[in-house]
Amino acid sequence: MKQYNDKKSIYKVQALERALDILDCFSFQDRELSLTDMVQRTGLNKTTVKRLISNLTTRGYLQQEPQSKKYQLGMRLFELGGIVFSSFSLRQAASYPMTRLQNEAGATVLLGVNMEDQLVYIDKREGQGMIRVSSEVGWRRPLNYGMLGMVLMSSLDSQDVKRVLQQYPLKPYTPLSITDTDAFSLRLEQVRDQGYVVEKEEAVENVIGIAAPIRDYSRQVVAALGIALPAGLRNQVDDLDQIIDLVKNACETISSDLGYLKI
Amino acid sequence: MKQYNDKKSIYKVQALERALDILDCFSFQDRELSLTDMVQRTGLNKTTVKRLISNLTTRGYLQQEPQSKKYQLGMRLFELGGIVFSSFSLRQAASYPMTRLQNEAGATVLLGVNMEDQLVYIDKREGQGMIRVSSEVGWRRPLNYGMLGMVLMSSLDSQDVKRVLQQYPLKPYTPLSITDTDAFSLRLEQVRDQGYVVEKEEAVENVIGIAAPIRDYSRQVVAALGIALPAGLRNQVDDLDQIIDLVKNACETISSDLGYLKI
DNA sequence: TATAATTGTTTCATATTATGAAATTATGTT
DNA sequence: AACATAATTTCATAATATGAAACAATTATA
Repeated sequence: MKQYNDKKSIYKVQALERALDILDCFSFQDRELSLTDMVQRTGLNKTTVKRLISNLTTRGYLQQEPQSKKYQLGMRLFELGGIVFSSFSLRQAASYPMTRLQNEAGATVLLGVNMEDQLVYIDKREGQGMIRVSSEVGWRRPLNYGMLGMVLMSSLDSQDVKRVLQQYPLKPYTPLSITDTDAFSLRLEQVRDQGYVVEKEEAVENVIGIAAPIRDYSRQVVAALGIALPAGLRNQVDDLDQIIDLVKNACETISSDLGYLKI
Repeated sequence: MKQYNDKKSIYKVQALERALDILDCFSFQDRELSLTDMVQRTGLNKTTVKRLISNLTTRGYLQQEPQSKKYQLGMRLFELGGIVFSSFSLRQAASYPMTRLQNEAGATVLLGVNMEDQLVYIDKREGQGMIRVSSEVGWRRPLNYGMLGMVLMSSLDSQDVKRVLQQYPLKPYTPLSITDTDAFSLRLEQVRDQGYVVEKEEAVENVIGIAAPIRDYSRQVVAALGIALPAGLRNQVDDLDQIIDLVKNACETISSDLGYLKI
């Protein structure tokens, strides 16, 4: 059993520490434990263990096999673990496909996620002669901003969309920006249906954006990846459809790396 | 935020409930939260939240971004989530390959895992005219028993092997059973090297067993899958090597379904 | 650069809350 | 049926979580 005494902070909450000690009893080898198993392993009082595991069970951190009365780790831990997994693997999974996309399309590549109803840039690739994005990695924007915003919002249900638009009203970033709520919602529907977005000078003048969603094993949209092209000329690739395919392919590669299954 | 009040048990540990309330603040959308974020969302006192998250952080359930001082869910949740994932996905992932293996080889198929140093049968496929396994799903055996036991033990390190053999000494189940500890350890090494085991009447007379390990994304051996053939005649397939390939393929299919990457 | 405002950290007296011994009930074994 | 083992519940007590307030650090604003 692991020792955490080295890193100890001055703050201790006995009850919590003990609950975590109980969770620590479980492992790949020990997937099922009875009450007395846990009493023996932790050295705690029977009643204490019973009280803590009852609590952990009602909260989904443990679950009980009704027949054997034994306990195993619960679905809530799977859910929380999934969140951790998706965040630390996303950037890694996206790294190479982003660089490749930058080279193939010869344009700036952006990766963003939805954090607390805001668009947050996670990573980017920009090169000489390419469009410079005003936002640095880590910066936040309204969730309705630009190509990444539209992709991320297209996965929300209508009440969430409504809430976001109330908190961050649509702004005319450029003359071509959509500012009407209904029109915007219609656009989101379109994006959801076709699986990508082509945004022409709606966020930044003279810039066209093409973006698509990235999903993980849970099939949820966890990020949006897009590229920013100069509105006038095209760089290496002339056909817009070809670039759309490049973006979609990159997103599919990353998604499948995150455990997303196409069928 | 979810409500757990419906399922409430008479047992409550305030400190633990509050700590779990804090973890509940995090989601796919909200991956990074500051102390005050959590104070606002939970409605708890600042000091209380601070104390609880310090505790959760030292135990790896949260981690802090040093620059922003914001918190995110920690690696321990990923580990625990992985355990849950592996247990509820194993049986599902194994289901079809087991049925297929039963048909192709025309023999009884067994799936087992290591639980608390014991071999536990998770699932099986047996048909008419096939060998009947005396053990039902859920039954336990010493970890050194038969083909599945050997595969599972071959992934343990030498001190774990020693401990298991001390607790469950080798028994002469048949005249051909290995009862010498050193000979057994040598056998395990062999199994580990070749990636499968062929066991001839060592557990049950007139039964040959062929088994191989199943691994998951963490590369750990999480289960063993094997088939039991009559020692005398062979059914549909005559060549032993051919059956070995069938077993190995089934294990590889399941492993890759669990996220195991060959390279 | 000074000042205000926000956010994070620490202290400590107090009462709330977790605690565990023991009794009770349930379940499994001989 | 009698025994043994495991799970659940009760309750008086003391140990422990608590939160107000003071302090420190960081960030925003003038």
